[in-house]
This record gives sequence, structure tokens and C-alpha cells, in this order.
Amino acid sequence: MGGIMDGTRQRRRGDTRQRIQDVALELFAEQGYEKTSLREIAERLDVTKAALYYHFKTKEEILVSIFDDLTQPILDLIEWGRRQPHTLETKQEIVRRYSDILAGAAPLFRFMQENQAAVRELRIGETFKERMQGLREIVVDPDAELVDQVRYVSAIFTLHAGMFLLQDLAGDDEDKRRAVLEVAADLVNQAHRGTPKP
Amino acid sequence: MGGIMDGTRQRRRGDTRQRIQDVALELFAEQGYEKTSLREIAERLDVTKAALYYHFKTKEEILVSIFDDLTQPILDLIEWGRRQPHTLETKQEIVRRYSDILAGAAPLFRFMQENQAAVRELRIGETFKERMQGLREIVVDPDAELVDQVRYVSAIFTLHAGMFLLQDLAGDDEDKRRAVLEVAADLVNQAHRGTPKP
Amino acid sequence: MGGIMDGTRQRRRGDTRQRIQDVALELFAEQGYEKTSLREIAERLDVTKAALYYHFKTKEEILVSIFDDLTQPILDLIEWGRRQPHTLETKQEIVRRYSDILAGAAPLFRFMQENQAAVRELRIGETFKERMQGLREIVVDPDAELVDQVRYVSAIFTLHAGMFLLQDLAGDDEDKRRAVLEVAADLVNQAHRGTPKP
Amino acid sequence: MGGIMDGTRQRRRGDTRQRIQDVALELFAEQGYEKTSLREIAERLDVTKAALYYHFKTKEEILVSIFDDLTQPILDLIEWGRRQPHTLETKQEIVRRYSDILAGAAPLFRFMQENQAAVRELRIGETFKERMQGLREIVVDPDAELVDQVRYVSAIFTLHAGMFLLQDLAGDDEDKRRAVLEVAADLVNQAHRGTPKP
DNA sequence: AATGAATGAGGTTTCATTCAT
DNA sequence: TATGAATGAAACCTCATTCAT
Repeated sequence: MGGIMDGTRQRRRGDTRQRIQDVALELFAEQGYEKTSLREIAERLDVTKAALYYHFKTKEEILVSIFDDLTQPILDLIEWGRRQPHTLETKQEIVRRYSDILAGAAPLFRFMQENQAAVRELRIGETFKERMQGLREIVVDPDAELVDQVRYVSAIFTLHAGMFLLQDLAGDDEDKRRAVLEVAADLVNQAHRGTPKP
Repeated sequence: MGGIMDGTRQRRRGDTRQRIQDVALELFAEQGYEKTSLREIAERLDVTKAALYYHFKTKEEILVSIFDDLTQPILDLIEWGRRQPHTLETKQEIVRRYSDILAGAAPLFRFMQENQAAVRELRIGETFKERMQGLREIVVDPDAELVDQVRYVSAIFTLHAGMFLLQDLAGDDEDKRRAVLEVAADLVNQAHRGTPKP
Repeated sequence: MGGIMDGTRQRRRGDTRQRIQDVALELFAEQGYEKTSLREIAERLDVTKAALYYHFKTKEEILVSIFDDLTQPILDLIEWGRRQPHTLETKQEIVRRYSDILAGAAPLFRFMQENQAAVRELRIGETFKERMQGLREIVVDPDAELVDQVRYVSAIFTLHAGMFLLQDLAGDDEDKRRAVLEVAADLVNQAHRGTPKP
Repeated sequence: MGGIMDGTRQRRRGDTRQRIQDVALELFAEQGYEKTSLREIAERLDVTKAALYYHFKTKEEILVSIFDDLTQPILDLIEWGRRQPHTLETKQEIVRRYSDILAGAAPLFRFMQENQAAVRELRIGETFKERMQGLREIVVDPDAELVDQVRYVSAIFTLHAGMFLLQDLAGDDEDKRRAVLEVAADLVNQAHRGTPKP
């Protein structure tokens, strides 16, 4: 009737759910989960709080939906890893792929890293832990010596750290990512070498 | 500042103040800063909320006081480190000492790690960052290649991770700590070796 | 308005409207008027809330429509009663008929009984009161002594109570209804006997 | 210290809890539990909503506290009744005493009667049911015929109805109460007479 | 005949903080 | 050295209702 569908208004129709997720993740990552209020999210989107509740049942569910969407690749990676032989090459590949995944959803992982306390009380806390456990299982060799097991874990952790602990370091972002990946790969190498095969 | 408490009055004051800090840190570490209310702290101590305000001006100040008390050793370490020659041995010693500091105030560091988002908005956020920056300055060689710089940072980060990410790993706690220290020391070794001295 | 539905279109409408009324009454009776949300009703029917608004203008109107449909027999009874001689036999017959009416729309009357506070603020509150007043007029003899007037009222009330206050009592439902009716009739009897006719 | 304790202000100190209960019961009885908001209660008392939460943990707890305070006499009556011989005189006395109890806490019982649906979902719903059950046990003779059991229950119910259903009836309040009591006593009489003693 | 998307008002509850005593 | 009483702000969430399609 009249056709008010001429641009932004029309554009927004139907993608509100996605926009909520985007803004929410941005604010969650910036200020933390607890500190970010639904009022804030709503205001940024220029909708009412009630509109958020049309799309999501609770504040937590907004986070869950983001989490589920963005961590699917980890599940895929774990599944893939389980079907590969447990060779050094496989582990190197896993590290490479995981690095890509982290880069692809940096804000979420930054959020998870910086809000562990808050997340622990949430449903995704357990889920994330399980996922990390799965990742560990395809990377860490349970027969390795303790120090080498630490190396494996440290490799994964170095990747995580790479995302946000190197912000203060000078240098091009892509260069830094490569350097981080090299160090992680190296740790895996050393850990693997330390474990004699029967 | 004389050190020894000399009388019931003085003792009592120190007593409650300390107990508040203890309980607060415990709860902060367990549930996060935002999720922990003063009501909760007061209830655990069996005092009223108002009593907390006799000892501390704000909620944030409780955290600040804990932080200041427990991170003093880092300041000392940095100061010590600055006065040493920038040799490999120095760095190894710094890593060792830092490991001890972490172990000595594990709950606080766990808290800092798991509440980065919340802490960032607080006064101690900036302070902690500066302290970490100071630590970095006495460990990381600015002339090293990027990959070696990452190794230095990874060493520090591995120590941090050691505190709480290895919880799921089997093995004696003390053994694990030693293993973590070894991996960190090794990373420093490699980083140092990679940097030719003029 | 002709009465018989003549086609799918007409039938469908009647269908949904009726289903809304059924589910609404069920939930109103179970949880109370205020506690029952339109969301809940819609969900049970597997339609959207907006659909309810196609059939009814407001939440209150849903209740009004149910009320009007189910309490018409009371109006008829009152009208009938007014045209009868005010004899004992008439009163006995009114009690019998009222008992049938109650049994025929038990959920509604249970609802009215248990939600008097809520209903009082609604339009049907006044209407129901008037109807009860009408009933009283054809049963209670205004010339009777106070204690006999109470007996008349108590008779009506005992019928009401019969619906839901006897749930805990052992025995067959039909038996209980008969017993309740007998007590009510008896009260009317006594009240009538107490009032000497001029 | 100055002494601002001169009248109303001082008067109110310490009795806020009681005042909350009074106003709450008044509003609950008038508008129903669900329809009465804490904002309303607070406004009438000229305090903030938060003040209510200093004295009571939840809205429900306000009601519970009122209920517990005012229904204690019923518990006492039941306990007393249990220790008496199950004679007609005892039952008559119970009816008399119960009538007094109802009159002494009329607003609460009116509330309970008119908000059964709302109350059923609350903690006091169950409690009240149990209490009524207890009352029934000391009044209703389980060996009596069904119709006499109904008479016992009707007696109790008539007392309840007396409180608020006779409002429209002409006559002095005290007279009405006596009339109601007489009808109830009569019902008990008849019920008792109907049951032959072994 | 019904839906999808949204709103405005208002609900209960929690929190850090204050202040007279 | 602490308490009892209270506040103001804000949180999450729910509801009846609307309207273009």
C-alpha cells in the first residue's frame, strides 16, 4: 500500500535476527556478557527490547545461537581428525585448520577467552569445554611424556593467545598469524619427536 | 607500617579486612566479578553489607586492594629484571621466578585470566596490562625475529595456561608445574638461540 | 445468523473460534485468568497470537463470549422463575434446574468461583453479579426471617460448593451430586417451612 | 544527635514490615494477588519498591508471612479439636470458634476465597488445603452417610460464604453473623442426628 | 483466515551504595 | 567497628495489542 519498501527499511526486513547476533557479539566481546545489557543491544539496533524477545527467548539464547553458528567448524574438524591416522602430519594439519577457524571467528573466541568466568555459568560453558576436550583428544598423544603433553596443549593455547595477546606487538597482522602458527607447529613437532613410536 | 599488630583493636580491624579480601577473591575467582554481589560476600562472612563499606569504599576497591597486595611481587620482579644483564640466564631466572609468583597467588591470576572483559573496565585492568608490559620488556628481545618474539610471549602465556588449563590432564600437580616450567624455559631457549648476538 | 453452517469457509471459522473458547476456558479454569497468557492459548492451538485477534477483539472478549454462551441458561431460568408462582415446589424445581446448569458448565463456574477477584474488574463481573441477584430474587423470600434467608442463600451456595469442594470426598460423582442436591433442597424446605404464609 | 524523632517519622521506624503486610493484604483482597503490583504497595506506603525487598525476599513471601500470621488460630483449633471427644457438642464448639476466627481475619479469608486460582500456584495454596483438610477431619464424620457428610462440609462452607456473599443482604452485620452461625450449627445438628451411634 | 514482526507499558527482582545510629 | 533501613538505577523478561501482508 503505497510501497514504503525503498531501501534501508526493506533491507532490514527479515535480517533482524542476524543483526541482533552481530551487534550482540560485538558488544559481548567488547564489554563482556554481564556488562552488556539488552537495552544496549536494542538501542544500537534502534528497536525495542521486546523485539529481541521476539527473536530469542532469553539473553543467553542470543549467545547460544551465535556460539552454535560459529563453532560448527570445530565440530567438523574434530570429526575429521578422528578419522585420520594419528600422524605428525595430521596434527600439523589440525593446527593449521584450527588457526583458520580461530581467525574466521575471532570476536567469538576472544569473547570466550575473556569471559570464561561468565561463560562457565552458562550452557555454552559446558559445550565449549567438551569441544576443547575433543580437540585435545585428536592432538594430544596420551602416551607421550608429561612435558610433551604440555607442549601439545601449549600449541593450542599459543594459537588462542595469538588472537589477542599479540595486539601490542608491532608487525603486520598476517605476519604475526604466520609466526604464531609456526611456533605452534614447532611445539607439536617437538612433542611428537619426544615420543618414540613402538 | 611497623609490621606487627599491637592490640586487640588493631588486630580485629586487620582481621575482618583480611577476611573480606579472602572471601571476595574466592567468590570472584569462582563466579566472576560481576556475578559476585556484595550481599553474597557479606553473607559468607556473616556481617552486613554496610560492614564492607566500613573497610572499603567500593566494590572495586576490594578488588584493587587484593590486586595490589598480591601483584607486588611482579613489580619487584620487573624492577629486579631491569637491573640484570639481558642474558639467557636472566630470562630463565625470570621465568622461574614468575612461575613461583603465579603459584603463590593462583586464585588471583585465575581470576584475572577468566575475567579479562570485566577487568578491562576496571582500574586494575590498565594496571595489570602495564605490569604485563613490564614483564614482557624484560623477557622479550625486541631485536629478535617475529617468530622468536612469539616464542617469548608464548612462554609467559604457557605459564599462565599451566595454572588452570591443565586441570583436566592427569598427573601430580607438582609434576605438572615442573613440566610447564620446562616447556616455558625451552621456548625461551629456542627464542634466544634464534637471535644472533652482535 | 440462519443457524446452519453451509460450507467449508463458514465451518472453519466456527471451528477455530470454538476451539479458542474451549482452550481458553480450560486454561482460565486451570491457572486463572491473569496467569493465562494469549501466547499460551495460541501455542496450545498451534496458531499465532495474532490469529486470536482475528476472532476476538481482546483477551477479555474471549472470556465474555464464553460467559455469554454458557450462562444463557441462567437467564432463561430466571425468566422462567419469575413467571411461576412463588411456591415451595417452584423453588425446588429452580434448585434442581440450577444444579443441572452448573453441572453442564462446570469449568466456567469453577472459574468464576476461583477467580472472583480477577473477574470483579472485568465486565462480566457486574453481569454475573446481576445474574446471581436475579437468581436470588426468585429463590429467596424477602419476607422470611434472616436465618431463613441465609438458608436460601446457603442452598445456592452449597450447589456451587458441590462442584469443587467435594473433590476430596470419596464416592461416585453422580452420587455426590445427588447428595448435594438433597442438602440444598432440604435447606430450601426448612427455610420455606420457617416462613408462615399469610 | 539532633533528635528528629518527634512524631510520625519516629512512629514509623520499626513498623515498616507490619505496614507492608497491612497494605499488601488490603490491596490483595481488593484487586487480587496478580493484579496488585509491588509498585502499588510501595507507593501507598511512600517507600521505594526496593524497601519492600529489604523486608521480604519476594512478593510471594509477603503473602506467606501474612498467611502464616493470620492462620495460626486455625492450627490451634485443629490441634484442640483432635484432643476432644468427637461429640456433637465438640463440633458445635468448633463451628463457633471457626466463625470467630473467620471474623477475626476476614480480609485474608476473603482473599483466599476470591483468589483460589492464583493461590493454587503459590506455596500457601497447598498449606491452606492441608489446613482445610485438617478442619474437615475434626468436623466431618467419615462414617456418616454421604448426604450427611455434605451437610458437614456445607456448614463450613456456609460460614465462609457468610463473610462476603451476604453483603447484599439487608440487615445488621452482627445479626447476619449470628444467623449464619445458626444455619451452620443446624446443618451440623442434622448431620449428626443422621448418623446412628454404635 | 491467519502470520511475522514489532511495540509500549509494566512486572519482579537485584545491585551498589548511603547514612543515621 | 559495625548495623538496620532504605534508595535509585537498572536488569531481565512478559504481556496484550497492532498492523502490513
